[in-house]
Amino acid sequence: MADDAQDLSEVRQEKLRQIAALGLDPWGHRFDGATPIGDIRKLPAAPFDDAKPGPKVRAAGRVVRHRTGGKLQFLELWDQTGRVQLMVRVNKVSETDWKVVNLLDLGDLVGVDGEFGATKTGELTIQAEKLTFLAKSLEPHPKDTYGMGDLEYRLRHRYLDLVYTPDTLRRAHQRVRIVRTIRNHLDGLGYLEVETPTLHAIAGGAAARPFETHHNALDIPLFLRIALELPLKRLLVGGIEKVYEVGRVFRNEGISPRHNPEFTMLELYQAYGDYHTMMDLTEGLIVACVDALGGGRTIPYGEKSVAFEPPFQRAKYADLFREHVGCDMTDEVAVRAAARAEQIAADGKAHDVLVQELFEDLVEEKLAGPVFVYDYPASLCPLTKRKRDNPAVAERFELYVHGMELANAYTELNDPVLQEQTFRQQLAGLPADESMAKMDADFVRALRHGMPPAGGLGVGIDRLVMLLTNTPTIRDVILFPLLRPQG
RNA sequence: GAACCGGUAGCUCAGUCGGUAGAGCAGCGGUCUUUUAAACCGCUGGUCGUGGGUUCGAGUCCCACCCGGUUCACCA
Repeated sequence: MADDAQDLSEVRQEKLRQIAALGLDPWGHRFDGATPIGDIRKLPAAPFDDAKPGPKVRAAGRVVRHRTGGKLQFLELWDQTGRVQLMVRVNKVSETDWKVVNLLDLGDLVGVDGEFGATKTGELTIQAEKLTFLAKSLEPHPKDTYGMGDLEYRLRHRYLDLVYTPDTLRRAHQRVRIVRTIRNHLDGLGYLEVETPTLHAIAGGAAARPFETHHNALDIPLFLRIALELPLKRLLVGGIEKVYEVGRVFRNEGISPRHNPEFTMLELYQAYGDYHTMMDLTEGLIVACVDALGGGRTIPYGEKSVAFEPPFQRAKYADLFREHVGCDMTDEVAVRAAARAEQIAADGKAHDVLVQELFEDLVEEKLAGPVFVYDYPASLCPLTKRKRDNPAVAERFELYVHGMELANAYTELNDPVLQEQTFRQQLAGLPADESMAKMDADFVRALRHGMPPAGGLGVGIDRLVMLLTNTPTIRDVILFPLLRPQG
């Protein structure tokens, strides 16, 4: 296997030597003025006719097919905007260029100057007049249209995947379009984009285990952030009334089709708003993203589809619970019985934890959505303001689509005394590094200086992109998902 | 972290009951000036994930480990 790979790359190494022997640089140089292949293909293409030459074009890209043969050869040239056929005829190019054509391997990068037109069969084609060798590929590429079947192979060779799997490049573009739409939308609403630290002394704002590192000069442990929340709320205290960040967060947890250890979150905060403000904003934001992709508001997702047509459905957590679990979420005896029926271990668990587990097991999967689920059990939400008429309920919503949580928002807790208290309560039950509420005295101090009442929103960008681009695994909306390193 | 499924040529894959390791494409050598996954003739290419074990004989059976996938668990 290693021998064979060596054989194939040795053949390429030998061709490299032959290219060099022709006086050409196998690693190429600056090549200006190429037109994207996608643009070339839009030019009028008449059948080749020496009496009426077509437009002269220059293109650059990767050789992805090569139909060899006698004195006429066809190649296909790929760039990120498309593919075009090259036709090379022995009497239309220099002797050197003809030798080069016969040395080309799949994967080599070349520039071409020639005449654009159509062959007898109507295939859009550049008839080469001059070739410029730009770079050698020393490794064999997968045979175009065959290769790239194996997910691990695609992930470990993403640079090939981008070339040979059109969806991979398409999704990369769609992801950028979504993120750009989010920024434009929020900028248009007067939000200020900021960048806050990735290295935290206390990894707060979410329930997750952090990655740990160490700062040498200060000789202190530091954690990669697991959320953007706490620094952004400090900015609310500082008078930045509308603020957002799109940033990478890191959670030292398992990997799955929906989880990568580093992923991208949008968090935003708006002073003097609340969770209803956030609901309206979320709806507008997501519809803007859907519209930006230009595929209509009903989007396929696997076998299903989702209609992102506002207004989205809104449903109370307690009502959904009653509907799907069959009892009142405040009825401790009934909840315990329901948990037992679902084979959820109830021992030692707080009532609200059982409620949430039942909700996850029995309700979430039924939420085709998009649906805003609102008013959560308060003890699950240590950073959220309670309802003014019912302290057992927190002003929080999550947006669900096909059982997936797309967004999470709440009316921010700005009472420093209550905040300190909920931090301490959460700490009691869970290991410190897993608690949602790690005691962050500096954050409490910030609140003590007065944070305006506010609404806040978090959106998992990767999952949003998955849903909007019909991608079943997070690995394909992240260009380089984490894999165990391989020699 | 657990269970299950998978790993065979550069790529995609077959390999029956344990009996000489296969195909297509790629590659190499030919023929060919309008091909379209070009075609045709010939050839090369393998530590069957790794290491042990059983056996006269292991890609195939057993054990351990490595890598990936899926489902759990945790979460977004």
